Amino acid sequence: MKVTKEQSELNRQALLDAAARLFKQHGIDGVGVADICKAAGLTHGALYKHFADKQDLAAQAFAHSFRKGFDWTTQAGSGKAPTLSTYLDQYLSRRVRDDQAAGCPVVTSACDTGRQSEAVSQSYTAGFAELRDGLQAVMGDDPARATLAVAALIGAMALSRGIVKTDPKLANEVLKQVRGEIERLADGN
Amino acid sequence: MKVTKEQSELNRQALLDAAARLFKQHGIDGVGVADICKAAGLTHGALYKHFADKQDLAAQAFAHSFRKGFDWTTQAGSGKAPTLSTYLDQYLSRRVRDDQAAGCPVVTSACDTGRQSEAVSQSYTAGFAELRDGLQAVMGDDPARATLAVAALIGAMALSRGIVKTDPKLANEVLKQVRGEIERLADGN
DNA sequence: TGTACATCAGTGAACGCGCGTTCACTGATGTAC
DNA sequence: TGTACATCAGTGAACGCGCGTTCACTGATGTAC
Repeated sequence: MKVTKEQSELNRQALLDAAARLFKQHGIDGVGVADICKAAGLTHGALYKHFADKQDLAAQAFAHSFRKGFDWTTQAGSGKAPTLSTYLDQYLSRRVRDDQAAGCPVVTSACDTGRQSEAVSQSYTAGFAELRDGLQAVMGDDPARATLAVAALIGAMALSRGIVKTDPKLANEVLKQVRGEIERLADGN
Repeated sequence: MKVTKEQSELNRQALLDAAARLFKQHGIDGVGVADICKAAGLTHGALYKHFADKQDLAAQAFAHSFRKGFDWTTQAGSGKAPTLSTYLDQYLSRRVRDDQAAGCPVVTSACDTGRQSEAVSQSYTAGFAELRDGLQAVMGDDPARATLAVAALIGAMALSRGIVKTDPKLANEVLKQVRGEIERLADGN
């Protein structure tokens, strides 16, 4: 049956949210369109009224995700201007490590992006620039240092996730060590 | 037809090599068993004489890959003791960025590992420790700094790969900036 | 405002395709005598 | 060393399953009069 324009738009957003979350968690090839539609409270056929195909959904979901990435960053600071600690608390937390769906897409989907289309790459590039600028503002206005920090956040999270099943202590240690080193870098200025 | 034990073992190694390469390039879900067997010069049925199933192949291919990871690192130094430059030349090169199959698995498969089995995680953890120890030896014997360096290498490569389709200049800049920062860190000691 | 009708978001059965996996078979290898 | 036979790595047709996608249909919505 037909639904109102408003409801249709809500459904579209629900599809994007569900897709973004599930793609972050399992990768694009790791999740089926039926799962995404189910998570959005629809049946699989409905997807094709909003998106051309799965690849189109993926591109738009990533864009949607990256667009909200920076919001995600600052929202924990609850309105106040973020500090370096705001970032580190979020980006190097065990909670985010243990729940991939919760993380910032610039970090969680970093590795997946290289295998995706140019549309995804464009959204990712914008997301990266925003995160780097945010970090640059709270750690001494040095572009190269901010880039290093973003890279370290991405790498630390990937490392910790890869290690945690085998050696949870070492996985926590990695997060702590990288946090300490980034703080030292920012202070050193 | 039956083949000699030696040939059978060569075929097994060929399967592991092909799987490691293709999994790094496209992810586990992104490549079929038929492709892997074809790349190894066999038909798909042969795979099941060596491995229980695709998951088993993946676990052993990752282990195989990580085991060879450190060799890969030092081999460019052609026998000599590696320096920091040896590492940076390899790990932050455009060549490796543009050919995922060429890279060190500790970097290239960092993000994939979190989604894999415990067996894969174990191999990965060993690979990480080896790389971290290698870097620690050439940058002032500071464990936390070496961990930061590994994280930065992983993140820089993921970033650069994600960005390169959209903004090749920025992608190169990321590699250069991270290289510069790691060198500054090592000198600063 | 009320009525008649076109629209179209959503449904769910159905389709085809490619995947991982199985299995009867092959024939060279390796072994027992 | 020669012979007869069991072994088993590799082949390739076949299978079933799940996936992405299509499509005839539904019925509430939105619109024209």
